[in-house]
Amino acid sequence: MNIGELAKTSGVNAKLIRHYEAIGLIPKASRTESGYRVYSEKDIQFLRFIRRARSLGFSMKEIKKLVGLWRNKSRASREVKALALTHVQTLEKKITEMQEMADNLKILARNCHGDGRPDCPIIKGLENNGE
Amino acid sequence: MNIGELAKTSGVNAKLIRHYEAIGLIPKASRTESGYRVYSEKDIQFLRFIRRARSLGFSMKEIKKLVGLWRNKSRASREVKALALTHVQTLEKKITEMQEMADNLKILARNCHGDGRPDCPIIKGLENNGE
DNA sequence: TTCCACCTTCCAATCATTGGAAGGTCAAGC
DNA sequence: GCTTGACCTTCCAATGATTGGAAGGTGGAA
Repeated sequence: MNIGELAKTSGVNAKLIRHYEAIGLIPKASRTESGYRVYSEKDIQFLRFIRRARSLGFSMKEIKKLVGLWRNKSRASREVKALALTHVQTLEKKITEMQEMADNLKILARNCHGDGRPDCPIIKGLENNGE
Repeated sequence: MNIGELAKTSGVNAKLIRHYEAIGLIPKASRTESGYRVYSEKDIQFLRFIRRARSLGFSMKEIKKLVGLWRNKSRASREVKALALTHVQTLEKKITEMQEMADNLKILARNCHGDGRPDCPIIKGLENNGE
């Protein structure tokens, strides 16, 4: 199978598959005589694994670890769980931060007339807020 | 005032102030004979405005618009509010996405023993999940 | 004059991806 | 056999916001 078909079946586009190869996340594909990359069913599985990890927000660095654990049949589930829960914490921290941003902004926006007048609590809020 | 003092008083580090100048977010500072950038009180205000906008999660592009509106004394508050509420939506969309990631991951993690055994629902969840 | 903290520019790295250019390959239709 | 078009290749660059470092000039105080 060529890279195009792998892209279609795995849901990871061809450009990105090449990139993953370049950064060493996936092994170098074997090639046809003319230089085309050749893939097998296993690669579909592999890229889907990566795609799903991405969709859970894991970084490439974390995904490399996950892939290592995935392939290591004698892994300790403890390690996987720790990685996952650390990531959950990271996510929740970001969520909290963004929620605070949204809340603060909504408070400012609520008091803004939102009409043709220049007077605007949002601008005022950005002008002076401590320090 | 030199860039270092501006950095301290505004809360935006010197490196970043130069960068903001380079991308045209702030005007080019005047210079001493020896080439040092010179700033005034107004610049403190300006950079604080930018810092606060950043802390609300606005992108540089949006901040450019906000700065334009800030300086335009005949702005319509409608425009500011629209910009703010669009940004709130962007934030809330991201929050929702990340919340889903965290929730999904927590579900997987909850069923994981997290001990020395290799068996792991998190890995399984990444292995097969539709498609 | 020496020392250190400060300033300057320029170039590169981060992170994960996407884009384009320039060119080679493959299979189908004529 | 030739052309067409879809596919493949590599390489380099941009995204967005910042941070890092190198290499060198400046300012003021001891």
